[in-house]
Amino acid sequence: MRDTRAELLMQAETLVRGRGYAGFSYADLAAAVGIRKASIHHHFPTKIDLGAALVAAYAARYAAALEAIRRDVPDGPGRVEAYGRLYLGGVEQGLGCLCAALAIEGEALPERLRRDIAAFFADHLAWLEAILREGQADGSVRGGADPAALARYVVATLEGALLMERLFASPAAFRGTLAVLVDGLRPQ
Amino acid sequence: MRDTRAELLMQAETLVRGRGYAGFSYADLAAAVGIRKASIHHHFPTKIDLGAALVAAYAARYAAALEAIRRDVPDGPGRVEAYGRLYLGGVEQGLGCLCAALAIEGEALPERLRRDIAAFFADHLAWLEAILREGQADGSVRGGADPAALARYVVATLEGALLMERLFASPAAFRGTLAVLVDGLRPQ
DNA sequence: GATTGTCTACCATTAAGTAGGTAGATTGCT
DNA sequence: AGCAATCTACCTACTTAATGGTAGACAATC
Repeated sequence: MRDTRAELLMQAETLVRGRGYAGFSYADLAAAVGIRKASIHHHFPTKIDLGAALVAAYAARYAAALEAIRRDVPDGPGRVEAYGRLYLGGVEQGLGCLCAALAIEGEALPERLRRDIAAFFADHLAWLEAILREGQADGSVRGGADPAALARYVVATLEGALLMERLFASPAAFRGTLAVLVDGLRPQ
Repeated sequence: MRDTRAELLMQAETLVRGRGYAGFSYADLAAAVGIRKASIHHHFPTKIDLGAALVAAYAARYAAALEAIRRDVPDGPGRVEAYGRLYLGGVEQGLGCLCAALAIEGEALPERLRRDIAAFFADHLAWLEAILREGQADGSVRGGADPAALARYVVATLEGALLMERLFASPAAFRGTLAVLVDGLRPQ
């Protein structure tokens, strides 16, 4: 027995991250999974339901990764670097961030999805703020700067680097930007 | 006589930056301009033609702004800050970057548009690299770092900040990220 | 008189979503 | 254990609306 729902989520994520939310259709997804278009509606009645499930699964994966980083990496810069490497996979596979793909649609995006991706970013910001605050406390991160502002700056840099370096298909350049970012966080 | 072509470009830019390239249609544009759908095809035979014209106009506006900044602002950090303020308008108006909106579509984007937006980013990177190199030479920018890598990092940070802070409708947060970015470029 | 800009009216294709049905597994009841 | 009811997951066939794009007519203008 193959888990069709999981397969749908996986292929849909690849499609959205590769071409945007408005840029893929149930027909595309049906072809990718090898199922009929109508059968998708059995699992995800509307495209909005599918989008929301996509964001939920994506956010859950990230949440687990963030927890693992906090557990396994001791210092602030090391944690931010590990966080940045989560984005690197996207550059290597030619896939953007799911939530960036949705965020681009802006006003056209169903309210529910807009809320969900805002929560996604808010979660990352809260995690980073805590990480940076801890780093400042233990001296691994340069003091003086507001951790909340620093967190926004970190997410922005990585989201932007993923967006641009995917276009240029340049993981090396992404690594370079990550290095500049992390170096700037260390105490001088 | 109203310049319909210019009006089409203006409204189309707002639509693409607000909802993405796949997220707007000729019907939307026709309604926005107050013209019939078929008339748009007279000015821009295909959607790709329109997209290319959009990128060309957008790139030309940026090119003029970059030249003005180089002329009017003397030091490296000041120039980068002025560059960053070009993005701020987008956050304030709730509009993303045109080229980011196109870049998200990735593999689904017509090859021609992909080339055009790659050139857009390459132009900015070259300008910034020169600006940063000059800044290092005159001592206004911290030395040691590779200007090309630094340029990629600057564009990434601003593109990412525009993407995220538009979602949060927070020009203040964008300003905060810009401040962190520019401060990090100054010599310690 | 040719070109420019707009129109109405259309086309083929694709979009998301629905209706209704079928085969097979699971469940509850006697 | 036997059996009917239900549920799950899929199907074909369809609807309605929207998509990008075309054909050809009509005025105004150069």
